[in-house]
Amino acid sequence: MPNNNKKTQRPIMALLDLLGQKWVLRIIWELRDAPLTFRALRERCDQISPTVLNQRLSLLRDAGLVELTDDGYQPTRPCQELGPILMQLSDWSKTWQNARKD
Amino acid sequence: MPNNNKKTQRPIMALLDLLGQKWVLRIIWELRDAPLTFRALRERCDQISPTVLNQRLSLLRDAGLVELTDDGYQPTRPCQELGPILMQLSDWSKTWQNARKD
DNA sequence: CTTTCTTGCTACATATTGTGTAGCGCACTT
DNA sequence: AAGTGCGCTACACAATATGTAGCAAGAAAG
Repeated sequence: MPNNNKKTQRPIMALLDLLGQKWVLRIIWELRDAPLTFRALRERCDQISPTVLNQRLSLLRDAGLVELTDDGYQPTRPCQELGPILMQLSDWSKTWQNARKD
Repeated sequence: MPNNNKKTQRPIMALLDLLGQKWVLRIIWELRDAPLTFRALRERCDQISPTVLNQRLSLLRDAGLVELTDDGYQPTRPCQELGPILMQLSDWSKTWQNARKD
């Protein structure tokens, strides 16, 4: 799903490529609070197929955003810094949805 | 590509669904500075196929995030508020990529 | 009026990606 | 030895994206 463009070299492009893949944002979001096992994570993500879940987790691990510990999958330190940004997205989404209703 | 879950009702889920689709984040990103015509936008997005581009633009228009004006496609007011958040993402991505090199 | 641009966008065959179900191999517990 | 939960794989099927060609409409120029 990622495109293999020259621009992908640029950090923001690499990030947009990564986050733009189906389920990636959702997975990061679901891991925001507590570590989750593979199976628990599946349930949180509407029973996403294990094939894709594993594919995405591999990507995220390679990207250094997620790691598998004894407690389950959890975001790494850098990924946790992404948290506040996602919360802003969440806040923004609320006003966006309200505006939509008009 | 969006999942049709009950949770999708929640604003953040709707947003993650939307942004998690291929090209959506990229399109918003490319429109951040100036309006772009359909064709110009295509070029910026690595010659994305017009089929998908149109599909995504329709989604974004329905979502009230993008509109087509005489100057081309451009983000709506609410979408512009998304800009700063994306810039934070961009900043974060730089330190992330630096950390990755170790 | 007609030719020539450029616009947004569609058609469609092909390739890529995701889905859903079943189940394997491993480490524990009982 | 039998059961449980784990991460994860296999694979047939369905959904989605790609890439190329080109249409219809509008503006500009001859």
